[in-house]
Amino acid sequence: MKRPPEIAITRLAMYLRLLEDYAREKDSKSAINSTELAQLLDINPHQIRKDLSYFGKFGERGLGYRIEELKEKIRRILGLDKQWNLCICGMGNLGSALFAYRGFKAMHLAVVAGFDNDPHKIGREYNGAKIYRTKSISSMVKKLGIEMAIIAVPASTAQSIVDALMKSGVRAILNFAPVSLVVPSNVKLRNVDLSAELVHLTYFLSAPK
Amino acid sequence: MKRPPEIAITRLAMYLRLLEDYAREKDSKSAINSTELAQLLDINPHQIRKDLSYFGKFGERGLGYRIEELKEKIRRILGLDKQWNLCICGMGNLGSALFAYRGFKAMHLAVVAGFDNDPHKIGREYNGAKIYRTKSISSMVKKLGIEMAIIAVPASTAQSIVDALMKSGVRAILNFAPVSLVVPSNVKLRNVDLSAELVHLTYFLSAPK
DNA sequence: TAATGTGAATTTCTTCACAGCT
DNA sequence: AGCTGTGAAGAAATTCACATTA
Repeated sequence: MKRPPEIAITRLAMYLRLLEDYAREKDSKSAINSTELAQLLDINPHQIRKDLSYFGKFGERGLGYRIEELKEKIRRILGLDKQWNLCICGMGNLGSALFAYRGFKAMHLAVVAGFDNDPHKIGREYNGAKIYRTKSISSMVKKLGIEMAIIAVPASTAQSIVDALMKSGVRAILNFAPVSLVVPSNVKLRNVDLSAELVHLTYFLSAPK
Repeated sequence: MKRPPEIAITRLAMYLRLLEDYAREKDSKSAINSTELAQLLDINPHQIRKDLSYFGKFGERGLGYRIEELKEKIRRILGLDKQWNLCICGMGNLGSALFAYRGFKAMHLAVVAGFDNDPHKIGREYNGAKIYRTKSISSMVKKLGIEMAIIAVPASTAQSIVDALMKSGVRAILNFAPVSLVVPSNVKLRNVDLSAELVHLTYFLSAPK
């Protein structure tokens, strides 16, 4: 039972989502085995068992995994058994779209603030979350208990926003800005790089043959 | 000179972006070596050289890489030396944000159509690209020469949209819907999974110590 | 001299095979 | 009998070390 590879976390999130969909729609059997699960996800059953084994024993030999129990356990592993407060920095097209995104609640994430410098946007409210001026990041992070942030500002200002968040104690960042950000080693940074994803497609399409 | 790992393509996209930024802002030296480049990206210089070596020899010993030349060569490797036509399926918050995103042009990607079923949205136009009804995917893909598609519809309808795109000859898909899609093996599918990314953060934050 | 390009070593991740439970 | 959990094998990716070339 060694340290899980980072990518196993991504797969656990996939397993959880599948189990939730599966439990919702089926004339639900209450258990599922790794082979079935693997077929639904188009991966290898050994991968699933190995991924789970990093965190303990969740199945029953001869039967498989009890769905409700497995969901619960994966949620706990992933830290989805409590609510997290989130802010979105940058209220451009993407930031605004995320601000209005209804899918956070299902993950127990609460968007509690947005930040921007545009006076037309400041003060606007959505679902109980307000947009504040960028200067107030530090005070609002503390006041609202913000633990995670999404960066949706232009590349040129992203690092300064991140620095402000770090100073305020935020330790987890999801970055959409097309730039390599620097964070201390005790902070988790994940990048979503739209242009890199699209480049995979152009690379594939232009490959010989 | 073996087959490059998939993730090397992501890194090539990073190298290219950095070189573009670097060339733009600097009192530009005309060459850069792998050590400098690596420092700017916070990675290992061997990684850069290895990634490039999958595609040929681009540097000069004793000097490093000529920036303009390297940019040009990476662009060609990645298929960014021609224009690609792109459509966006689903004009919700995210799809609309992408539809209005100005960053595509820098990558030689042209958003030439959007698709949605909402009568209020159909016919709207942005930067020369119109929104069409979902039913017309097949005809518009052919008419406009669409080669790549972004999926920004709800999970429940994503597969049927993908099926329509496949029938129309689209062979590259970037999927934002939180669902595992099935495509033929000659089609490239990349997934951007917002919830999986956020889960990495909650996992990290809730990890003991 | 300086920095690339690349086999080899190392590390990480995936897949396998089967012992061990239920 | 059936399926998990896991050590071991295998594959893949990263890092190293150095011969090589300008």
